[in-house]
This record gives sequence, structure tokens and C-alpha cells, in this order.
Amino acid sequence: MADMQDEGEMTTGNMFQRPKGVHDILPDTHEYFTFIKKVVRHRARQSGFRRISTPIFEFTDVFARAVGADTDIVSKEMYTFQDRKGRSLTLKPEGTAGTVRAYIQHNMHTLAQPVELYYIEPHFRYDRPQKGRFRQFWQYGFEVIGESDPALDAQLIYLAQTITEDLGVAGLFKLQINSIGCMNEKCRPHFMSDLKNFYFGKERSLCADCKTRVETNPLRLLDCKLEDCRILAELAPKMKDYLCEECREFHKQLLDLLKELGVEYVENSSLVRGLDYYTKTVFEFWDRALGAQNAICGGGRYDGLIELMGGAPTPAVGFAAGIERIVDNMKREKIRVPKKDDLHVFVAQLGYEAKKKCLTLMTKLREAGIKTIGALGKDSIKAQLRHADRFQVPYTIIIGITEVRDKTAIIRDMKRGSQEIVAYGKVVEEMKKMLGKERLDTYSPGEVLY
RNA sequence: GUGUCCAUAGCUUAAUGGUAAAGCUCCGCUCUGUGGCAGCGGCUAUGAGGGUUCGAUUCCCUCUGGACACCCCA
Repeated sequence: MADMQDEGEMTTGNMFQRPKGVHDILPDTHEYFTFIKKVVRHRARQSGFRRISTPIFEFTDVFARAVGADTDIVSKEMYTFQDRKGRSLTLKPEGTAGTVRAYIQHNMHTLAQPVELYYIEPHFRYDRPQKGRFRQFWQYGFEVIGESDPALDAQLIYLAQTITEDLGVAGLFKLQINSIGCMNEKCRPHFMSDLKNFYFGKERSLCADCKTRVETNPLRLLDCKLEDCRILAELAPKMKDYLCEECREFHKQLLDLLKELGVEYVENSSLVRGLDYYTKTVFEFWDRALGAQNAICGGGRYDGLIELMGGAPTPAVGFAAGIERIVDNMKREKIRVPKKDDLHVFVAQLGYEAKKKCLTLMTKLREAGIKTIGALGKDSIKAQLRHADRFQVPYTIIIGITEVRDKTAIIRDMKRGSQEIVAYGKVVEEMKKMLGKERLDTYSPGEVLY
């Protein structure tokens, strides 16, 4: 497990740096995050998924048990620390373990099955950062717990596909799919023992990592990228030939249903995924350009996990997608997202009496759904108008001592450079009229996003 | 965890073993009640620590951070 202190203390001096691999999401990028969350929520609701948030940290065992002690995630990528009573806690590296823990703990098996949940949460992995990979990153994910049927897998994959389409990046990715069988004696265990036998005596030809994998995690031998290991992997027994009757039929149906749904896929027998809990279906959406960090989305079926975590035997399937990677792709493709932050009106004031009037006027404008900003800290009209220009507002309202005295206000059309004088009491009404079909930002609790 | 490259102002870049330069931005003024343009002025920097040296921003070491790849994954 990663020791959180092995990188020393933060920099001294008059400037703070960020810890390695974390980043600030600035307003321009948040436009993308907001949009993605909106799409996810929309598609989730359409299919009856309901949102869940599990804690940022859990007892370390939750992940060690669910993800698998010998996986890379658990053995070297977790943010693990002790609390004041010496209990080992870990920042969540993925979303399924916590969700399953919650399913069991809250007796969700008493709800109508399958239980369909989704999440949009930050996750943490202690890993060397690079393109599309950070130590804190956001994922949205979907889990369908409580029933087993290829149609559920198909529907879930279709949902994953639909969301990437909505986000405009579907064309960049292609679905890779495989079945890694189940724990039935005749299925994966049989395959594993034959796989071990195949590698028996061939250890010399393997890389250091793979030498240990033979014992700890033989499945991963199949997707080692090193040349020599790959040659052996080609010759090794194929899971496809070992699937039990049930798994074989399950997978066949799934592929058939995907065709029915019009989802393109590539069968990839070396796709095994780095988490131990998967059974039967595994899939990832890969960058067609075949770069590094090419998966934006991955998941699969995990029929054994709920039982492994202490619940009743319960089948389930799920996936998660990396939001930063999607944003990267959207930016690269120059995909624009709807901007909801554009301002409608700038309020400029001249003199203390006018400033007082402006304070209340701004409040009224905002209550009416007109997105309003001012520069109450600036005194010169020049500086204020320059500000108005910077914010690209269509209109500026100007109130000075003359206007206070006459109970009026000036409304300036910033594009045309023309302006007119209106009665102070009618400003809000007048502004609404001028903004016309602009979407006003009225408050409705159901629409609050965060 | 491994490898390669990198770190000068808010941003982009320049220069030097001997007082660090510019463009853009920001703020102000010209213009004391009207933005975009122009002119002028101002603020702000050698990531941190140590070493070599008369002197280090420059050379060396360590740390921290950044970029990319490997491993692995979202």
C-alpha cells in the first residue's frame, strides 16, 4: 500500500504548490463538468437509475476485499492512512466496492430488484500522473444489482454508449468486449488451472511482473504488453474455449442483443480488466487512435461480489467512466457546451447615493432571473464600462446623481452603443422586455446542480 | 514504482558566473458622467533547500511540482 508520506512536506516559501497529480477545476472547465453531469443525470432518470453517494473513504478492507488484494489498484495505488484510533482507511479508488457495501448495509435486497444506482464522484489513486490520469479524478458510474440477464448487460452498455454519444465523443471510441467466465468449477477455475499448467516451466521467458502473476493473478498474463509475454499469451489457452455452457450462452445472447441495439463492438479475448470481481461480461470503450490511457469507460458483470462482501448471493453489472478524459476529448474535438454563465446586465454607478440605489436594483434584477453583475468597488465610470465590456454583457444600466434625482436610469445597449432613459421603477420590467427570449435564470429548486 | 524532458512576472518568452529583458494581461492616467482603439505610467519573477565560487538565476546535488511514456487504469 502506498505510504502517503513518502513525498515529503509541501514546499516552504511564499508560494504553495499543489500536491502531485491533483488539479483545480477552473470555471471554463466546469462548464464541461456541469454539462456532463447534466447528461448523465438525464439519461439515468430516463432509465430509472437513482443517485447514490458513498463516502470518500472506507475501511481499507472494503476495497482490498472487493477489488482484490493482488490487483495493482490495491497493492500499489491506494491512498491509505490510519485514523486516530489506528484504523486503516482508504480514499476510494473506484465506485463499485462502496456501492455494494451500501447495498448490503441498507438491505437494498428488500427493494424491487434489480436496484439501479448511479454516482458522480471523485476518486483517488496514488499513481504517477500523465495524460488523462490524475490522483484525484471524477467518474460517473452505473450499477444494476440483483438480477442476471444478458439483456441487462446489453442495456447498460447501450446506456454507456448513449451518454458518450450525447457528449459528442462516441465516434472516437470503440467498444471492446469479452467474457471471462464464472467461478463454476468447469468454467474459469478450469481455465485458470490449464493456464497455469501452460505457463509451468515457461517462467524464464516471462517479464518480472508476469513471473509473479503466474501465482497471484494468472488472468493478467494475457494482457501483458511486452513482446515476449505476448507471444506466449497468443499460444496460451483461450478463455473462450473454456466458458461453461451457461456463460457461453450468456455471452452469445449479449452479443446478439448488442447487434439488436445497433451497438458496434470488437470481441477482444485479451480484455480481462484489473479488478478481481468481474465475472462473465467485461468491456471497455477504447480510443480508436490507440494511444495511452485509451479507456474512457469500463465495466462488467460481478455476480460474485455481493456475496464476497458478506451479502446474499446477488448478481450485478456496472460500469464507470472517467470525466476528465471525456472533457479532454471534448476539448480536443472543439465540442462546445451550452454556456449558462453568460451575464445579461452590468450595473454602473456614479456617486454614493447612486451606489445605494444600485445595490437594491441589482437584487431586484437578480430576483427576476436577470443575471446581473456590477463593479461596486470601482468609482470611475470609465473603468466600470470597461468591465462591462470585458463581461460581454448586452446591456449596461447606468445610474448617477442626476438619475437618482430624476428617479430614472440609463439603459445602454452595448452592441449598438445607443442608450435610453427609463423611469427607475420600470427598469426591471424594461430589461425583461429587452432581453426578450433570453433564457432568464429563475430559481427552481429542482434544477439546482452541483 | 521506472524512464525521458522541464521549472524566470498572472500568461508567453528572452538573457547572463557580476544590479534579470520584453510582449500580452492587470491597475492607473491622458479622458474629473460613458467601453472596445491609441499614447503614457505603474505593480509583479529566477519553485524550495544545500554545495562549488570573491560572487550562482546560470554549474552540481537533493526535494517539490509540471509534461510525456512504461506499468496499470477512468
